[in-house]
Amino acid sequence: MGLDVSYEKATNRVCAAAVVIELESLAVTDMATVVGEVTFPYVPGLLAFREAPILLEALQGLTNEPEVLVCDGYGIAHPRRFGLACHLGVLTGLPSFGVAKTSFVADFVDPGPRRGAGSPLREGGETLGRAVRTQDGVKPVFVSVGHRIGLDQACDITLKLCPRYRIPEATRQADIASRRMLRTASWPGG
DNA sequence: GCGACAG
DNA sequence: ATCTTGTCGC
Repeated sequence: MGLDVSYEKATNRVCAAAVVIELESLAVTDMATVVGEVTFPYVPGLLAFREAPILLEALQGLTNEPEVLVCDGYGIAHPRRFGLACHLGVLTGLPSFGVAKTSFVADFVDPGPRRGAGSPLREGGETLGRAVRTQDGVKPVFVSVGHRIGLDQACDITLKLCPRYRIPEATRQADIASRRMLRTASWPGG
């Protein structure tokens, strides 16, 4: 399942979406959104304090508990080795990992140019995750484990969720859902 | 001190 | 994150 948050700067409102995707068919089987207000500023390294609370609220709205959380951001590839995906995993007890669009804590050599290629995300002597090419010729995404899951499996799931786009279908659908909800929520009478 | 900096 | 049209490419 994928989680994402969208913001509306003008109104200080925020919308979190939780979308459950069936891994085999990539069909959306459940979804929940929550609209709220910004309560914490964006500070690199402290994203969880800004997004985790409302994301947990969105998770409460689901009919069934998902099997694994795909988060928009880092797991352990984080300055303190505890990014958003770690917070959400521990707080829910569910397996989780993060898929970020950029990297700022680790070094990596560019993976091969084709879909499926990957290279370790490292800092010092430790491997914190993997840069994964999810589509031919597009920039890689940065996968790191959050809770109760291994890096190989996290990357496996990531690739299965990317048959066509760079961003995993789970977080991509959550992004679409949260944006749409923010729009319709500001529409007169909704 | 300087630059970089998930979303 | 968000502000934003057309445009290049498969």
